[in-house]
Amino acid sequence: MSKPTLKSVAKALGVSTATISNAFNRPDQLSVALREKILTACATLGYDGPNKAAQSLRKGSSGIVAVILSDSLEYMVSDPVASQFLQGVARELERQQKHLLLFSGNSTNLDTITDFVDGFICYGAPRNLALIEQLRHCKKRVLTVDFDLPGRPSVNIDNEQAAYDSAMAVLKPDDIVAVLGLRLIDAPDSQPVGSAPMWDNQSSVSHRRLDGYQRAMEALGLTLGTDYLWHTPESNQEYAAKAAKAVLNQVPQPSVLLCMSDLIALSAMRVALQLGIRIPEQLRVVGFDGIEETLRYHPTLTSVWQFSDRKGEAAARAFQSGVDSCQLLPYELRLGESS
Amino acid sequence: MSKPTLKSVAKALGVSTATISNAFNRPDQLSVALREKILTACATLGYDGPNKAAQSLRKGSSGIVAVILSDSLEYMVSDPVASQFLQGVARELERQQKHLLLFSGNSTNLDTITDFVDGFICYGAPRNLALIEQLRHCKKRVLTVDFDLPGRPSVNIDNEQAAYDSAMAVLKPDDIVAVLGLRLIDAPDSQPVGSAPMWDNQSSVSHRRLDGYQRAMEALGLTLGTDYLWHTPESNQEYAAKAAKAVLNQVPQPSVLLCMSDLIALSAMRVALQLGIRIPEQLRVVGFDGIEETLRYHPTLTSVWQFSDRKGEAAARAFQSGVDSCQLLPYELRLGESS
DNA sequence: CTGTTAGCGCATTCAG
DNA sequence: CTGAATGCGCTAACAG
Repeated sequence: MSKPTLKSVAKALGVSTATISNAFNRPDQLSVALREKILTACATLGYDGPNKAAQSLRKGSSGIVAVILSDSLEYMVSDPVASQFLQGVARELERQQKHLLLFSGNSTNLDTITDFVDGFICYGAPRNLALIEQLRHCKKRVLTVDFDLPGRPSVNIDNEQAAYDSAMAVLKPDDIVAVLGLRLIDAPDSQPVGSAPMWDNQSSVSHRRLDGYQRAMEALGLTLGTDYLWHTPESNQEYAAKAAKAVLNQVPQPSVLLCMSDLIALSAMRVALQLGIRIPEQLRVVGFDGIEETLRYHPTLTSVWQFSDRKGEAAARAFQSGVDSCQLLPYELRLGESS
Repeated sequence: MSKPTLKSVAKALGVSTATISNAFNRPDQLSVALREKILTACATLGYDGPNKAAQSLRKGSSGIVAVILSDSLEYMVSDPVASQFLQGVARELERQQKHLLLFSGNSTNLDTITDFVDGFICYGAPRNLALIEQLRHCKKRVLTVDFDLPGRPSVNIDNEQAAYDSAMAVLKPDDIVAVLGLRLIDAPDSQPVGSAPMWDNQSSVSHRRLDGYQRAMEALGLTLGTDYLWHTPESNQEYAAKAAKAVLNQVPQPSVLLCMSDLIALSAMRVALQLGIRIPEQLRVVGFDGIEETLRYHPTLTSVWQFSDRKGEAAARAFQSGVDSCQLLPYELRLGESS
């Protein structure tokens, strides 16, 4: 026998299809006794409720929320900040009894899934720019995180202000400052930004952070020398180490490293210590993000904590709420031994 | 205007709905010229193909594959082995143009999504046992990884043999052996297994590994003392360190540590070095899994490499292929400085 | 409280 | 190559 359908059980029980439907979806539409009878009968028949696919076609909503990652799943899953975000989203979605569909940011076609999902939570601007265009015109609900799309709700922190705060907390009047940036230009390896054209200046959190660093430096009369601003294509150990090595071997040697992620900062500290540079005496280091690992490492890192798990929860909640506002989440500057 | 449907564009173009459908799904059913004309017309109309939800209802398949994680998403994304597996699955699914729905292993109801997906790839026995029961009777395709379900295809490595091999590679006749196990009993903290009842003896990879260790020890005439077999609830630093500390402070002190994951082994090595125990002179350590981090750490770890990313790819391929066999993937014993 | 009806958007016959 | 018809499984009106 094949799987029972609403119609087949209705016939088997001698009632109308609407009654079965109501038994599952609108308990107030029939007597408790009848409902009870129907439900137990369904259980023995092996019918466990209306077909969700048909339900979705009919109602126009499925209870599935797609999370679009900026990069490949590959990268995202290995990045502690993204993982934390995903955890938050998953936790809140579970609370809402919704499901999570992971969608890679370098996919090409949104419409392979739009019809299945209730909407999109978009974590960081997708690497594939065509996706952004599609998200713009998408009929479904779209919420962005860590970037903005005109007319769409979003969840962010104030990256510029946070970066400014963190820089102000460590900078001194005579500092030689270097910045280890993340995805500032379109280059596949670590390298000084130099005069390369900046990348999607508008939406990137990195550029907002750079703005903040620079505002702080201006406030103190400091300038960022050419070759003291480095680009890193990804937030990982290798790229960061390469950039850190280069920057720390320059003359004059930097006295402060402003890093656009904690992973970069940790890697830079390792390099510095290997080079015999003492932290914080000879070099102060600041990170960004706030990840657990910095608490286990010594010296502990001064950093902006942005609580990505809560950001994930907030995003999922805002998505669900239907509110169309752009909210700014709080962050926290935490001073560590590195400054 | 609302979103165009197959019917509405058919009317607009003055052809039948079947023709539009064929233009998208069965190119051989109409002339190239007409198809071309229809496709471009659709593009300008803003119709980007048949509604996937309706298509799924009609055809009974959606192109979405659910991956059921054994634990919460929370735990899974932070575990390098699980992450690697997920990466492999994602990579292969992307190749197949399929989508990935993440499903937590402690959810209760499979049927909230069965109707949406083409089936399930189940990574490790779900923590919630009710899910297993549902998977058993599920009409859709189910493929298990790292455990088996009667009548279902699976992807595994030979854990028993791999554990045996790794133990044989390091054990010497007069060794004092300790085992740092993973999820051997149902306890929320690290503790000696003692006489606690073993947990789901059948399906767990941990028990297969323990079997392998024990076979190797028997072969060498060694026995595993009470209190030298420890349970860890999760593969993480804290639980592992606690177990390692306890075990290494016992008298006589173990000369070999057989660890059921690389994360546990790394943590144990850190503890040992802190205690002033030299590796491998005073203590040899063996891990299991094969993760990148062990290559950066010194001493490098002797371990069984099981290439979880390839396992993920293999799982996704086997799922797609429709073959119902249970395949055993190769593993590789790699000797490091820890033995 | 219950049954009837009309779609949700589509794919597949089948006759032309 | 085309068009009409049927139903995938369900829900929301509406009438009783």
